[in-house]
Amino acid sequence: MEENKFSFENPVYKDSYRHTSSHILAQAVKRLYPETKLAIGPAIKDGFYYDFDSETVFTPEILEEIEEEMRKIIKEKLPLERFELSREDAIKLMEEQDEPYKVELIKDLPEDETISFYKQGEFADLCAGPHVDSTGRVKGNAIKLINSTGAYWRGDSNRKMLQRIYGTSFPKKAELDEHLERLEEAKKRDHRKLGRELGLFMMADEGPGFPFFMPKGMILKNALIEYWREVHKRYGYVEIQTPLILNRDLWLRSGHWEHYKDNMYTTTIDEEDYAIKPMNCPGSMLYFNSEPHSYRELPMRVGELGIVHRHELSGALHGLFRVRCFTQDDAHIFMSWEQMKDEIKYVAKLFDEVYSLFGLKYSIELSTMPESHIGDEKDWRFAEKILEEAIVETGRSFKINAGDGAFYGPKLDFHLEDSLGRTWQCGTIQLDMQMPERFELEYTDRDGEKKRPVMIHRVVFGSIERFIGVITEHFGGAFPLWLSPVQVKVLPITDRVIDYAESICKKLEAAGLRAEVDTRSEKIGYKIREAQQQKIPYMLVVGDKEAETGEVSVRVRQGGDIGTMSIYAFIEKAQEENKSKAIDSLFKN
RNA sequence: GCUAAUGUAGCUCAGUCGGUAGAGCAGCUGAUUCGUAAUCAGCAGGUCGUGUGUUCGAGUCACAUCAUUAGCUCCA
Repeated sequence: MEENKFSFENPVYKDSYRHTSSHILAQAVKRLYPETKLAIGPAIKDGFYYDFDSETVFTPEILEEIEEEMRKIIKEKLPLERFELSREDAIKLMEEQDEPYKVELIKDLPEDETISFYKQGEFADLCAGPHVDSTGRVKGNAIKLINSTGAYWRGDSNRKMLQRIYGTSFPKKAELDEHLERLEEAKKRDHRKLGRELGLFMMADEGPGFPFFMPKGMILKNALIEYWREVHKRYGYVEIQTPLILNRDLWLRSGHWEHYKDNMYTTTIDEEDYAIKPMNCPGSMLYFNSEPHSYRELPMRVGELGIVHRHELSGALHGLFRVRCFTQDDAHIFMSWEQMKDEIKYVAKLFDEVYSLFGLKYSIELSTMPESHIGDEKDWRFAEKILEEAIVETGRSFKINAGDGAFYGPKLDFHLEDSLGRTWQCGTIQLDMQMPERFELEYTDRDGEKKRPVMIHRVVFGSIERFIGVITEHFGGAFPLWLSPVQVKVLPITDRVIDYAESICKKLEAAGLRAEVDTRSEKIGYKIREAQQQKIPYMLVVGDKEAETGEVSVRVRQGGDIGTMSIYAFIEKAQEENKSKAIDSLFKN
């Protein structure tokens, strides 16, 4: 236990260490640029940051200077001393030091809060702590400033934009190096880079935020859709398609016009206002309302791969993760009040099956009523309770994300964790009692009474585009066989065996595998290199020997040459792997 | 949208003090017919994101604009 005290395995120590690092950063900035005003500087997941208000733009060169000054402060081994002040004295001290942001922070603290400061040398900062006992505790060669960016004061886009310096620190240089290597690895897996290299998708200045899917990307997308249809059929869903453009009256009725208009693309046709759909729900409800329904049909699970357009802020766009046009693997479930909880659990079961297939771990957040919402608070709290109970009953844990629900209802958000430990929000289950009211949905119950159903809005992938981005990085572009755009590449060693290679390729295609032949007059090493770079799961090397015996020499992308086998044996194994949708695309014996 | 940075060939990048563009890879052509991650040679490829300005002269300087990147805000 004792030896753990000064280790990052102890979360309190890790936090203190990073927090002290951020104070050292602030002290260094104040020494070099005394006119700088301090905002806040906490420890975060992978390091720390500090927000500053300064006329000087913190360029990479200046960051290096600051880093040098930080090392000096570390060498000075300044002890950190805690002291407490009364509210008045605290405000007075910060006013004397001309720190308006700190004054604001103190004024906003609750009346009875203890106001503490930490002092190291000439530098004192408002801080609840804890900290390590000396600046000398921090390892000088394991601290690094990463970058400097803008950040709003108190996260409020109406307030001043400050400069945020991000940094990280570790107890050992080796750990810092390891961390930086992980960042490099993430860069190599960036889906924007891989998307271009693997020919999956592209972006054009002519349509910022509107992705183009290229032939190989379409194969991947279609494979996902085919799988999606299979799962949803099995879980009792039907599929519909509703129009991309619908008139203003509909969006007024749904509340989108009032709550979501800034994000909507609108147009005028024959002097009538229309909007391109940002969500699929209103269309789905028009379908539900097109005929009377019986309680026997519920829960009615209506899926739609809906293409939606949302005018996201230009600065928010990011590869396939954040786009302005995307395909939601949507579904709306209409059900009775009694069916709610079981249906939520059933949806969660489907989610679990889908995410497990990709080897993606996930965590769940419950997002509750936002400020801008429709409907009674009573209904909201009830819906939140149902979601919570459902998730607890499935034996999963969750976190509350207060005030982050959709404007029409609370939701469970599923955050996927990829192979590098990063998380992405993809799936969501939203419980909605408002839209059925607005659209006057009804069904006839057992007793002959007309009743109002409730609905679930849910997406598993979230957006197929975002999901493709996530799995591209998760797999580093080396997709499992069933998702690989080219599954098998046949590589003839000499031009003499091109005919044989073509015949192999035809057999593969006839067996339902996606195969190509590299017919160029290049050396085998060159062809292999390219197929490897394209992350093609299987390479079949064929030369005079194989042509004679009717075999293929099999190379797998992860493990290299695994020897020769008959083409039929290969096809059988590949088909099996394709069908099982295995993640590990190595032949197992 | 905000703060900062970036934008030169399909990709990755060089281009000094302002004197109208250069490499590697990819592509094409030819030669080579080769056994598990790059064969050799030649050719072709660019209104330097776009516009305006300063200047005898702009890839280089200024302003505007578009896009991208890092983050903030927002979100599937």
